[in-house]
Amino acid sequence: MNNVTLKKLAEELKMAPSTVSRALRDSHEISQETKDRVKALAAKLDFQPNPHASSLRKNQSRTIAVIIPEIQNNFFSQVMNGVEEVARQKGYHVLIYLTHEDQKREMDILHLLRSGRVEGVMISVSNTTKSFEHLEAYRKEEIPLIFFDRVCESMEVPCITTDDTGAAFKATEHLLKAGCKKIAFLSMAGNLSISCGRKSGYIKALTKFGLSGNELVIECGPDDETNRQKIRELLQSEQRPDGIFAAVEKFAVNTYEVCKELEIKVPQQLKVISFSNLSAAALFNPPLSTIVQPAYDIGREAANILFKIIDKKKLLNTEKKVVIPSHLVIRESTIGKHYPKPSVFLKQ
Amino acid sequence: MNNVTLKKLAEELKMAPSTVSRALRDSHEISQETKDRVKALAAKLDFQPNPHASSLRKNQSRTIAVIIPEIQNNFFSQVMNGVEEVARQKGYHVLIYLTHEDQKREMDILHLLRSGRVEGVMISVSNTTKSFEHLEAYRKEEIPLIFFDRVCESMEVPCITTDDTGAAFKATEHLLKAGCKKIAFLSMAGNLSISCGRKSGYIKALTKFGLSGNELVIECGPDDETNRQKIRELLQSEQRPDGIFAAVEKFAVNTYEVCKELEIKVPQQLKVISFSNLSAAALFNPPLSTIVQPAYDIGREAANILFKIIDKKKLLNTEKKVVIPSHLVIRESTIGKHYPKPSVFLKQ
DNA sequence: AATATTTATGTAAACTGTTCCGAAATTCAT
DNA sequence: ATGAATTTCGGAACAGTTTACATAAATATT
Repeated sequence: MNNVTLKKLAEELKMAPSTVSRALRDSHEISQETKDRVKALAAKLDFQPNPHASSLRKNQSRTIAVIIPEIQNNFFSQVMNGVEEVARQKGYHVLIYLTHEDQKREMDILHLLRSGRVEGVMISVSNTTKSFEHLEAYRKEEIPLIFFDRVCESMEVPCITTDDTGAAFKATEHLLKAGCKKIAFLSMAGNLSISCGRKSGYIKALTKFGLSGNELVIECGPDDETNRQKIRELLQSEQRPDGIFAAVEKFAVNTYEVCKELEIKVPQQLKVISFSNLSAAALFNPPLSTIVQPAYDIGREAANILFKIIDKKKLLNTEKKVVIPSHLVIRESTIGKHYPKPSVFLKQ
Repeated sequence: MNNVTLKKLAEELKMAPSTVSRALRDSHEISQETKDRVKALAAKLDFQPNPHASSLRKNQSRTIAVIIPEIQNNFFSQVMNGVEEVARQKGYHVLIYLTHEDQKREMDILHLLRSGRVEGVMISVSNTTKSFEHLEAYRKEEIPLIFFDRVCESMEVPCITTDDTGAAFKATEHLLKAGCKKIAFLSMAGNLSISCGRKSGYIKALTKFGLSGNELVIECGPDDETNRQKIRELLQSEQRPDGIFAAVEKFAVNTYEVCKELEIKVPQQLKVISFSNLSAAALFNPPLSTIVQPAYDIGREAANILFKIIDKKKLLNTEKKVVIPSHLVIRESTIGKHYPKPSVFLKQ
């Protein structure tokens, strides 16, 4: 630990600590000569102000927290990338916390953060989160809070999301136009807005194509084998679908695994599309059509808005609920009669 | 911000702050009755001790930092997962910093951390890092430091790695046994131990099979298009290889992209193997043979050792240089005459 | 020249929890 | 009962930085 403190600097320079403090921060009320002397010695001794003392005094930690369900997920790691970038430019530090989709952990983490350790929190709530008291309680602490992707709409808190409903609608519509008659939706458990949004986009599209009542929703979860079992049953049942729309990447992977196992041909016998930020989706067999979320931008935008709140700037109305569009990347897994073969090399 | 402080508690209870402090930490020199009264009120008012005051006085922040080149990478995100898990159990917080493979950023970050903000640092050094003065300087601060995966061997610092040389040897040997005569190695730039280790494993295997002098090393980097261009040239050249060994996942993806573009058949015309922690590698076309690194375990182990140092426990000699083996997962991308067809469903 | 203003620096308090030292109060041993 | 030891708690210093206020000197104003 660097143990040269401001006081020692002051002693060495025969000045008051306040003078040193001000000189280092280029206060106008310090003469250039003094500033130069102070800075020279500070540089020489590699003085680093103690962040805890500073945080205590100023009541600001220059730190934010990001709470996400998991990090082994391209979406969330891209978000982290965006957040870190913005925070770094701002001179802020980023604490990372993982809930592993567990409400209890989420509550514990939020509780930990109710003490001035961070100046703001960005959270994508766990899908097992049923009640929002812990979030409400946190908001009452008046520490800036932002939701991204997995939001809690009932709360008066800025949200950065993508257009889940619209994107799901487009994905389903795409499957229908490709010739699917019976589409299963692999849904994420929980009652999050994101789950509901995607499901409702799916249902809307079915309705538009006169297939209302034909919904086929399978709830999948964190365990791969359980998911595979459910998908296996689905694909071996009487009501075997000819299209699958996976709400998250993981379920599409499970679907591919089962298809391989059961030797079901994609897209001939089954078309598959999924929300996914996996860049390698283009290399799958067959290349997987995806709805790509603007994860990096969501991270950046969320961080920018969080810092605006931290800096007590007034938010524009458009910044309270930000929706950044996702886009469809069509690849072979959904190629059908109405679509031509895509060019051989489709980026992303 | 929760503004109930220890002093206010003390005032309310008509006690001295010191008594309250001790009662909350279950000091033996406080009567049970007093402890109960203090804790009851603390719970009622949801008192959270100010972490900065505590850190300042005790000179410990209960925070560690993880510095990695990037987070959009399965290896590093799995490492983070392991680290977070251990830290959480220890009651520590985790700061994350990304260098984006840039030595300057790495230096800046390390400089930031020379001030007691964290109690320890775990780093996987950037591949553009040529000099290690910033790391040496940091070590001199006597803040616990740990290297993982991308280490700097010349320094007297604990390292947690995988057996890069051995794993690369096995991968190359596997290609050779599968019938490859000319194997190209897509190397990561820089002079890191990890690059050298993998390259030397590759060369060792060639030598063992009487192919010394036939090395074909292509340096790849962060830019996809540049990499594809290099691979394209390689695969269209006179000395076109029949096997490619990618030092990192990204380069294997680039290779697949070029193969698709040039309509080169894997594994018939070209066998491909890569270091990779991508679980979806099994779904590639064709399924990609990989060397899977024990990323989660590396993260856990590195964190455990870091905490041992923080707690000033003596390290065993075996804990100073920990090597956790990687394992080969053979899939269709390297199937050749000496290998049978793998079972249809290979996990991972 | 006398007062007002500006400039440059020092003094001391504040931020909040921890801890050293000492003082009652209680218990124990003799 | 007396002294010693133990238990329980308070007082005050302390960690390092920032800042409101004060002070002194220098400059400006009338």
